[in-house]
Amino acid sequence: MPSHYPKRVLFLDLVLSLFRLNGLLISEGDAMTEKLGLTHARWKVIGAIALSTNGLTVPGIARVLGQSRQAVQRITDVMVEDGLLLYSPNPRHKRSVLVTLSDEGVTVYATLREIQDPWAINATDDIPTEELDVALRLVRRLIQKFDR
Amino acid sequence: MPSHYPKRVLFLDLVLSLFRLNGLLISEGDAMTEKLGLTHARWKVIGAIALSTNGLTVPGIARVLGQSRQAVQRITDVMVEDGLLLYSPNPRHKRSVLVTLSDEGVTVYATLREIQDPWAINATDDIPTEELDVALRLVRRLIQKFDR
DNA sequence: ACATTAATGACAGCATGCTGACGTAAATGG
DNA sequence: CCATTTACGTCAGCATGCTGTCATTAATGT
Repeated sequence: MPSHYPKRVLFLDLVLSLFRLNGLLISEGDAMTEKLGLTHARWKVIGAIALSTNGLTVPGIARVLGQSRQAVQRITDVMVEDGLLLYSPNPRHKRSVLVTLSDEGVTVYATLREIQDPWAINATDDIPTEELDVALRLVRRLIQKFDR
Repeated sequence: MPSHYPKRVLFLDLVLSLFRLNGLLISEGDAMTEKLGLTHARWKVIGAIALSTNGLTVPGIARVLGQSRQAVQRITDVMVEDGLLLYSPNPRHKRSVLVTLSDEGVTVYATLREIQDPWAINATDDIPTEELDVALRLVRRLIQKFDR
């Protein structure tokens, strides 16, 4: 029946559902990383760094995650204290250091992957690849539209 | 190229994109409601109440929004003080009152709709209804999977 | 090279969210 | 009908996010 609605209503319905799903995904992630002592703020940062190729600065992480650099700075400061991250010199910028995973951070990320991968496989059990593909492309289009 | 990835990677990519989109949608909503003096915590509550048919209690709003009842209680308390909401007796529960829109709340919601509807139409300009439909059904399936 | 603009780090203040705990009212099961 | 369990309001403490501000460094344009 959703397809009988006007597109506008369909979209607003989608937006509300996305809010709900966002919260549930964060809960899922928190549950997965509970034993690792991570919170969603932290595994998002670790994930962003792990996926980067040339290293990331604090403002760089903020841009990837769509958050303020201040919020990220606070998290990374604590994570460095906790031994998950390291600040290392940035050859391309004197003041803005690169944030990298410490040995412990690498270990934690590896453990996270061991939990996350089966979770992802299980979650998409009964969902065709084509649907995921359509959804991802749609989401990316919306991101592009709303990002500045 | 996303379709060449394994489903698992496709899904994780989708999840990360959803986090990003979630933040952007909240920014969009905040920008739309800025003149109305609303924040995302507030327009979510107003939207939930406006969409309900039989009235909602504080824990009821929390369940709809997927948040803790304490967080919702704090917001509704302030919104009642600010004249946006009213607490009215609940015929089905002596202690747990119903949260309703005040006259001002109704006006604010109407104004919000006047801004929101054109926004939704514009946002989906170049997106086929079928894709929205696929995405909505997918999101709902994921919600069902992760909710409890 | 210099002046201007942008980016960054640091700090403050505030809004929102969570969990935990407690007492009380409501719902449930025997 | 009573005992037990669940739901709710409330308060406290804490984590996370935002904006604003300011000084300093980096990047840019002329």
